[in-house]
This record gives sequence, C-alpha cells and structure tokens, in this order.
Amino acid sequence: MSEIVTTTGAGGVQSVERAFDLLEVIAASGGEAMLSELAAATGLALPTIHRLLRTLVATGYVRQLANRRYVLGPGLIRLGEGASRQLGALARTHLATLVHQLGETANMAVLDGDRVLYAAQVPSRHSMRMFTEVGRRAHLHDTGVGKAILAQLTDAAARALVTGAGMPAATAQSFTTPEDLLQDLALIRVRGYAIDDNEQEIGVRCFAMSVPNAPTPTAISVSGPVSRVDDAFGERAVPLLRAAAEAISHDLNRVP
Amino acid sequence: MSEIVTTTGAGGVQSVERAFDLLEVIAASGGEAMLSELAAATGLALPTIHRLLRTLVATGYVRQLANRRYVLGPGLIRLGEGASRQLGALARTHLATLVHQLGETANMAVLDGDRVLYAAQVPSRHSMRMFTEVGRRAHLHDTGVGKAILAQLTDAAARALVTGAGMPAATAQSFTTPEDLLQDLALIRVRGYAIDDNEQEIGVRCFAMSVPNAPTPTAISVSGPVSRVDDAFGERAVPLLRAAAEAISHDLNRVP
DNA sequence: AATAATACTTCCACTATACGGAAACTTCGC
DNA sequence: GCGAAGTTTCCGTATAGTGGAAGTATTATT
Repeated sequence: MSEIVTTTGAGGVQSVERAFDLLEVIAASGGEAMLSELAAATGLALPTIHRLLRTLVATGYVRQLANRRYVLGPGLIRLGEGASRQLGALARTHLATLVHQLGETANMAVLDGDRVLYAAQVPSRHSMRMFTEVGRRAHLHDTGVGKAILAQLTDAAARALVTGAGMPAATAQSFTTPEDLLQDLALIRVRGYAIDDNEQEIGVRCFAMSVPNAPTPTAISVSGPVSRVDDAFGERAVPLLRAAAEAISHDLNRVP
Repeated sequence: MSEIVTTTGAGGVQSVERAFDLLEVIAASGGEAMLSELAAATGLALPTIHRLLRTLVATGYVRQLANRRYVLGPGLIRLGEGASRQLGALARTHLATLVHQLGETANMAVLDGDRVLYAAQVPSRHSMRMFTEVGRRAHLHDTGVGKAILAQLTDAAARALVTGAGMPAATAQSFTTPEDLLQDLALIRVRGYAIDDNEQEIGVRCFAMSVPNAPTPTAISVSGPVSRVDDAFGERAVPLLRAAAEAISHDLNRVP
C-alpha cells in the first residue's frame, strides 16, 4: 500500500528519520505491521528495521505481540497528548472568545499530510452542534478549515494534495473535481475567508480563516446549523474570526 | 527538574533513543523547551541536540517557535491517536464481555502525566449512563480508574501526582486531602479493587481494577447509577473485572 | 544606543556507530 | 514431519553521527 517514505533531507539524522518512517508506516497500516511488511514499505534491509524496532520496543513506543507483529505503543499516547495540549492550549482562549461572541462552536485545525487534523475545539452551549472531536482527521476539499488552508498554498500544491488524497463527495454540495475546487480557492483568497456550505454534512455551515504565519498551515472556524449560521451571522463572524486568527498568529510567534 | 534520561540499552540505536529522550524532556517541561534546557536535562552536547532537533523539526514532530523554543509538533498527534486506537481495540472485546455480563458501561484508562486518559469505552444499552468519552482526561483522585492506578504506585509517588495536579472536590464525597486519599489507597491495595462512590459525579458509582503488568499504568472499570450499581452488583462484578483485567494483561504481554 | 553576555548554529576531523550481507534460527502452512 | 517464509543474530566495513572549537545571532545590561 505504501512505498518508500524516506525523507533524506540534508543534515538530518538518518536513523531517527527511519525510526519515524517505521512508526508512520505502522500507523498507516492500521496500527499493526509485520517486519517484512515494513521492509517492503520502506525499502530498508531487514536487520536495520529489526534493530530500529528493538530500540522502539525497549523504549515503549512500539509493542510487539506474540504474533511478532509490531503495534504502536502507549508511550506515543503521552507524546501525542502533550503535542495536542501544546497546540490547543494556545488556541483555546481565543476560540473561547469566539464562542462567547458568536455562540457557535469554534475549531482550530492544522495540515497533517494530506488531511486536516482538528487540534482544538471549544463547543457551543447549543445542544445541536458539530460532533467533530479533537484528534479527528478530515478531508481538505470539503471542510472550511481545509479549504482555508489550501487557499494559502499555490494552486499546484493544493491540486497535488487533493488529488493525492482523493475527493470523495461527502454531500451533494461537495466539490468533486480539482478544477471546481481551485475556482473556490481563488474566491477564498480574494475575500479572505472560506465557507463550507453543506459540503461536509447536510445542515451544517461553517466560516473558516487561515492563521497567518503559523509554523504548520493552520486555520480556525466557527460552525453550526444553517438555520443559525446565515449570511447575517457571517457578517458578524468574519471580523471576529480575523481578530482571533491574528491573535493566535501573534501568540504562535510570540517572543516573550 | 529532570536529569539524565538516556537509556543506553545494549543493541539500541543511540540516536533514536536520544531523539525520544528529547521529546520526553520537552513533554515533561510542559511541551516547550529551550535548546540549553535540553542540554542540561540530557547531558548531551549542544551540536548533537541541535542536529537531532533539526531532524525532528524537518519531519514535523517538533515545531520551533520564533523564540527559538522547541515544542512538540502536530506529527505526534497522529501517532498518539494511532497508538490510542490500537490500545483501545485490544481492550474493547474484553470490555464488551463485561458489558454483556454486567449490563453497565465499561472503561479502560491509562495514566497520562498526572491525569487518567480514557483509552476505550463500551457503553451499556441503558439510556442513563456515564457520558465519559474516549480521549477525555480526568483527575486521578476522584475516579475509580484513577484510584486503582494510584494504588499500584508507592504512597510517595501517588502523593506527588495528586499534589501536583491538585485535588478539587467534584462532589461532597470526593477526597480533598492526600491523607484521606492514601488511606483509601491502602484499602484498595488490600481488597484488590477501587470503588468510586459518588466521588466524581452524584448518582454514579464505579468499580475499578488495575491491569497488571501493563506497559503504562492502566485500569478498567464498570460504572453506572447507584440504583443499579450496589453492593450486590459489586459481588458479581469484582471476579469478572479481575478476569477481564487478567485477560487484557495477557493480551498486552503478547499472545497470538 | 552601545556593549557585554548568553544562546544558538555551522564547521570539520575523528572514530564510534549503525549498516546490511550472510547465516542461524523460529514459526507457519501443508 | 518437512519445506518455505519470516525473523533474529553475527560481524567486517564504511558510512553516518559525534562533539570540540569557532562563528553568528539574540537577549540582557549599562
């Protein structure tokens, strides 16, 4: 399913890159893989992989079953939580302000490979609200945050990402061809924000904006049912979104 | 705060061990650290750390702020999610058995820093049930799983964790001083399981037991309304909990 | 604003470290 | 039980990583 993943960037420590490649391949194989599968996916020699895995097993980032299969270990949960908290804590106060001002759920998401990863959420007090959860990953082409992130990139880069990931239609409103999507991205660049209008889920609309100068491409959004999130809502939301995006950008690049 | 962390196990790949040591130190420093802090904590030479971090930054597992400070990167969130799902899948069948036998919601949680992280849940079919969700983190001192995990540790370690995290009273039944809690932990060690009796939420009672020999301190529980989860329930639940904990332990420590 | 102090990054020669071919061993399918 | 596929150990080799020293940026001090 996967092929060579090695990213031999100049000055990188080879064995560290390879160790993380192995973890990524295991994750991509549903969290469980055999030694020979890893060899096929990475192109590395068997003894090399075995030695790297032995190190990861000894440190608790990989577990080995009696199958001899390798699975992601609990040590990674800690690190993942730490990373998630790190990114989310910074955003949460600003997202909470948005929720207070607008009354709808606010999210922050980052580009992760060819998907968006929801890194923080402050839910609204409405009972009817989005059920997206922190840690969930979604497609780029049919979410507000995804399109806001794509609009920051060049057309070529955006096209490469969505064609790589595929463009399944979540609803009848979803874009299904790169051409249609690129047209929307051009509009997003001009007006400065993205709208997801029933594209991800029927009945849900969302206003999203990219966070400038983020280390990883990042966007924030407010979303809710179409009955409440209408054009009038958008007029109120856009300036507030911009303020929040700039505040988060400021915090991300803060120099204390 | 930390000191030398290096785990030079025979046959381990040095640079991989060091890279993960760095990640752990960053996580232990609240998700953010300076290069020189890392040097002090690990005892490694500055150029070595710099090179390792550059690799981690290039691969997205660490971010570098404008401060030049290093923080855990979004790539770790993916891996953590994968590991969490992996652990949950293993437990789910055993938790489902418990739910089938007892008719109440079953959970598995792991120690994560100074909190418990719910890693898996199988809800009961009762409409009135716990609303805890996978991925949610809770305090150690007022949950069944938290107390079961604390009881595995020494009094000193348990005290350090709860004083570090604080002991807010969720209900009038919650323990609020380390002394009271340690007394309960002693009881838990003797009888082999923990009871959360209206401590986390009024009306909810929970029986919990630690999973022996888990790579990370882990516990499982069954919980429900006090009307159903009474002493008679406990008498039925405890042997089944023990069987489930041992089955999970068995699976964790490799069985095909 | 200029200077000192501190922290970070690049350079480079050395050698310890990780690599991978070949062989021994284990498990699985038949 | 036997053969095949997969996994682990061994070990000579050379690559890949190491860290002292020097250079550059950033922050603190006067």
